[in-house]
Parts: sequence; structure tokens; C-alpha cells
Amino acid sequence: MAQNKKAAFSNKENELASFANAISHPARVAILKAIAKRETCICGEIVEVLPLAQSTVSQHLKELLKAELITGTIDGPKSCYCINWKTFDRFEKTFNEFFTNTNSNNPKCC
Amino acid sequence: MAQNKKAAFSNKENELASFANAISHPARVAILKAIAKRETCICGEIVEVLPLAQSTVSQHLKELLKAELITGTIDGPKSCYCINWKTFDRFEKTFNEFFTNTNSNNPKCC
DNA sequence: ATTTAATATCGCAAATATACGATAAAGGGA
DNA sequence: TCCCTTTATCGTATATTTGCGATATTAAAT
Repeated sequence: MAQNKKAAFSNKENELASFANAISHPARVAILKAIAKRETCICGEIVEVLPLAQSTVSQHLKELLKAELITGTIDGPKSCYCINWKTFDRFEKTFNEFFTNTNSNNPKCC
Repeated sequence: MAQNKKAAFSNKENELASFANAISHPARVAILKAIAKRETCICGEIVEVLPLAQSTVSQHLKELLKAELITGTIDGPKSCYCINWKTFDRFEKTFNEFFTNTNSNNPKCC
């Protein structure tokens, strides 16, 4: 874009948009599901489950890290990714709030 | 991207990602809030509320139309946008399902 | 010490997204 | 009929995203 206008919006709006952005790609949804499903805190088996190259998956993991939706720790030559439940719960709250607020003053105009 | 890999993911994953994508920009969150807040089914007053040019707002409205999160009807020289509650409710369900599924088998590994 | 396996990062190409001004289109009012 | 208002679309510039292969890095294993 010519300029980035995000600063012109409220914190709430930016936070929701930024969370939404983190899961706005099916690969990242799939990664979160894959991690959440495991008993243990696994690493790059994720690559095997996804229809993407290793480097691409790594990039998506980086995005999720940036959004703090997952944590990553180095475990020998491997890496271990886990859901960051603290952020994840806040994420859920932010969404619920959005849905509740939008619905509450719902004029059902059309 | 070189290629679009979305076809390689499940419908569920794509639907969630696509919904998330619709609200992955603060302007679109703000637009949805603005429309939901009104008593009547208003149109381009949205432009006045947003810190963006009219043409840019129009583009964001188009995105929300594409996602079927709003409906648009021509009302004389004006346009009238409303929340598409049918899609919006499905949207909410999709998100809740995602949060529930992810949490249910939550090993809290880290 | 050398090899191997697992990952992250770099460099690149192509596609999308964001933003704006200018212009077009369409209806209402003078 | 001729303007004015409202809104969509076009053209364009720039930024970001997505994807991959190649390469670097790091630690375990031999």
C-alpha cells in the first residue's frame, strides 16, 4: 500500500484484525490444529502433515510466533512448537467480544 | 505467491481462513462495527467515520460483500449496506467450533 | 572429526493487498 | 435539461504475502 493506515484505527480494531490475520491462511489454521491435537509438544512433524515445502511451513510458523499464538523452543537439533494458551485465550475473548458487541445492537435492518 | 495452495487444504480450514481474512484489516472491522451500530440501514456515512478515502472504503466494502458478511442494495443515488446475519452467524459458529476443538484436546504441553 | 538430520534463513519470483486521485455512472432536484 | 451528490470503478504506485529451492546452522550420532 502507499501508506500504512493502521495507526488511524483503535487498539481494539487493530488487535482483532491482527489476530484474524494470523489465521487468515489455511496453512496456519492447519498448523494450529496439528499442534493442538498432539499429546506431546512436537516439532517438524507438522511439515509432513502439510502440503507445503519445509521452508514455507517454517515461514508460517514464524508468523504464528510473531502473533504469539505459539511458542517455539529448541530441543536438540529439533524445534518444539506449542500453543501459547495465554494469547490463545485472549484471542478467543477478543473474538467473543466482537461477536457479542456486534449482535447486541442488532437492528436486523435488512 | 508462485502458486495458490489453498486447494490443498480442507474446506473447514479454508472457510475459517477466509472468514478471518475478511476481518484481517482494521478498516473492515471498523466498517462492520459501524454498520451494526446503526438503527437504520445506512450507506456512505461509513466513509465519514473512517480515516480513509472514499474509494478505499468502497474497496473494503467490496471485500466484505465478497465474503458475504454484508449485503448492499442501491437506494436512489446512495447505497445501503447491512450485516448479512446469516453469514455472520455461521462465521461465529465456525470460530467457536475452532476454539472448542482446539481447546478440547489441549495437552497444555508447554 | 565427519557425517547426518532437522530447521531457519536467504534470495528470488509471482500474486495480492492497500491506498489514493481521477473519472464514470446514475438518480434527484433546481 | 443541467447540475449536484453519491458511489463504484479504473489506473497506478507501493507494500506485503506466499511459495520454493538453495544454503547455512546446529546438535546428535557414528
